[in-house]
Amino acid sequence: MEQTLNDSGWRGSPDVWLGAAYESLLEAGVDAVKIQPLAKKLNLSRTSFYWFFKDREELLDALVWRWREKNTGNLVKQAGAYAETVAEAMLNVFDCWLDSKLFDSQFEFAVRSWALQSPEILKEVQSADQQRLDALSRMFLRFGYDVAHADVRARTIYLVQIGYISMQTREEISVRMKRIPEYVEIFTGQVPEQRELDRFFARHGYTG
Amino acid sequence: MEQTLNDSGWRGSPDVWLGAAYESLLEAGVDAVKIQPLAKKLNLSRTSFYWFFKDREELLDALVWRWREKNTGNLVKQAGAYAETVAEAMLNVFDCWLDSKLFDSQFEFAVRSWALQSPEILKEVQSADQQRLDALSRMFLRFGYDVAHADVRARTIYLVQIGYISMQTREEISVRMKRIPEYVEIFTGQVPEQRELDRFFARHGYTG
DNA sequence: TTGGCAATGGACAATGATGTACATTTCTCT
DNA sequence: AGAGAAATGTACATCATTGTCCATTGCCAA
Repeated sequence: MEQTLNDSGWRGSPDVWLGAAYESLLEAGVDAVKIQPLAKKLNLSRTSFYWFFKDREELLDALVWRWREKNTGNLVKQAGAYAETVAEAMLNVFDCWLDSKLFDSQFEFAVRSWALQSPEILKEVQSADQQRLDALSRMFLRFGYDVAHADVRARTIYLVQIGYISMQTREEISVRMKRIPEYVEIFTGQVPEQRELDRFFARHGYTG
Repeated sequence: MEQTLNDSGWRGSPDVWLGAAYESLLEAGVDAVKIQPLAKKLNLSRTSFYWFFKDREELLDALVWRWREKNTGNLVKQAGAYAETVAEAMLNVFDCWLDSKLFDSQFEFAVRSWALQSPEILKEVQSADQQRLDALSRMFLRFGYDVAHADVRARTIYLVQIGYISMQTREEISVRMKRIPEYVEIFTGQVPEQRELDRFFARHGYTG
């Protein structure tokens, strides 16, 4: 059987195992991240795993680390990006929901589901929520909303996305794009300029 | 050890096992719904289980049945309830989010997480989403919104709640109540009357 | 009070997962 | 080429879970 080798000429590596773990987590949840099945998937002996990780715990820790680094960072960054109007700022945030390089929705859902059976993960998720909500709230404050309104609007925009993720919908990009102007209106209370929308559509390769 | 007996004088029954399964599902997800642990929890022999259910599958089916019956029905009903204004209609829907007799949020989250590892459950969840979104959309149509606006607003209100559920937040009721007027404004685009809010607060035993 | 059904639980076999010990292979560097 | 480190694999002991078989217990009604 053909084997994919990594840089060092060996078949296994921490990354290979972590990659397989990531895939299993997304496909079937944390309870599917088991060493025996992963070994089968990788065509490796089950026990080779222990060369790279102390035990299953350590693998799961690495998984959380990967999630923490990716999703929260980019969202906070997009919320803080330069914008002339609040509508434009909103669209910067929407970039995350439409670009899997910025935010991995399936990963997000898998981790949130994992939180159901692990108090440690629940803490991680709640800390992430707080950081993200704070970043969004600051965004509205920058555009002159008062604290109470900024808080609720930040919450609304964030909750909608978390809700969307939890629905696990796979929609055509065009279907989602059609709703974008409406969402901007609901979230900011004002209609976005056409040129703002055009710029947004353009950077996502969508020709409305 | 003290044993709780049911009507027929026996300790076990389908309902006793289903109840234990429900609790485990909410606390730790579907992978925690295992016969051996449930037996331990109930102080019953593991094998007694097979008197009431063919196998684990049948128990899980019963769990889904319970969820399907409860959550979707009440939400559809509340969305269709009589209201003079759109703000009042919205508050009728909010009843679900604040009254666990109408909508079981923890149950909802557990089932959605379960969908990650089971295509059958995913289908169930997506069918429920569709029914609920349709009901909410009809609500906005009743108050004169056009189809496109009704659709996005229905989606927004539903997504916010699903997102809220996914955040697994346990907040003081007063904290949530403070945000209610803002939400109504965001979702309907108009400020709710004070008397509408008062009626809502009153029926949830909240004295603002 | 006794016969029969409902319910319980012990024993068993099978499976799949975990982690350790140790021997073996494969790559790298000198 | 050979030494040594890196990685792999076999064998083993253990544990949790599943479902079946069967003996036993408790309840009710004739």
